[in-house]
Amino acid sequence: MGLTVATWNINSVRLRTGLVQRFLEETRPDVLCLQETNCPDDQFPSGDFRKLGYGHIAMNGQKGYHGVAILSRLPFVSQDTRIFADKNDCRHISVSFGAEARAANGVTIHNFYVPAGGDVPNTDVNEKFAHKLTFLDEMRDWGASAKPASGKAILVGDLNVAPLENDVWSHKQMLDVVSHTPIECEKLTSAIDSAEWVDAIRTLKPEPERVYTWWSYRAADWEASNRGRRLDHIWVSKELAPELKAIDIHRQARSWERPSDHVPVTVTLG
DNA sequence: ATGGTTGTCATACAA
Repeated sequence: MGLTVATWNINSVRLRTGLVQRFLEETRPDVLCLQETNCPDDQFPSGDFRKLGYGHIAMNGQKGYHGVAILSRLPFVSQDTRIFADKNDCRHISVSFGAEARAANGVTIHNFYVPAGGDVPNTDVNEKFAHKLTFLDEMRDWGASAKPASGKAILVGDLNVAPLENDVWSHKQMLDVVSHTPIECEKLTSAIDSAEWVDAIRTLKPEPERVYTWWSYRAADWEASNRGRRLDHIWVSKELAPELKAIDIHRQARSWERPSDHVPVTVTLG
């Protein structure tokens, strides 16, 4: 079938338009899903991506923060956005492909940006953590309806949870840190299981291999300390799981000039 | 135990 889909939290698409262009030119994925575009739709730098062959663009952005977008070389026949946890802060967009998209025919791609959840993992004192947990519960309840008639669905994005022990640099030291608390890990796992998603990254890079997609800006030397987390995910429906061929974590992008704190991840199907 | 960085927007808030 031959389909490549990438996901990348870009942390401002306007500030890092050049980095997105570099990634598109070097990797040429069929589809790139962006999160944290931090950009209203009418200011999205569409032209810079169109001229590289990504002429099909769906976006759901807002002023200042959050926001998601999908850049595609293949035409899609429909697009949609959905509100989770009663807050319309631009955290989801999806596109569906038809016969004209050939390899992607019948595929629906969902692009998510799950709330980070604030600093304190306690719903009594931190409304953002409560919001994150509600968001994850709603993802779980919605998941079964995410697939088109073909059964071919892909869910990607910055899910802001590193659910497995080897998704973080120190499981023990991270148990009380938002993104790796037991309740978040359970809720993410439950969202996977309830809709029978397949965790594509861990299918091809099983534990105990350590896999990270994010490194904090706060480290003096992110590469030397290597205190990363696997916050970005690619899930595929069980109908697509037999097509899984490769996962690429584009770790080198963390060393590019003025980088995002997340790196792109690409899945190859077919 | 603490503070460490970045982006947006306007000097605080989200990550």
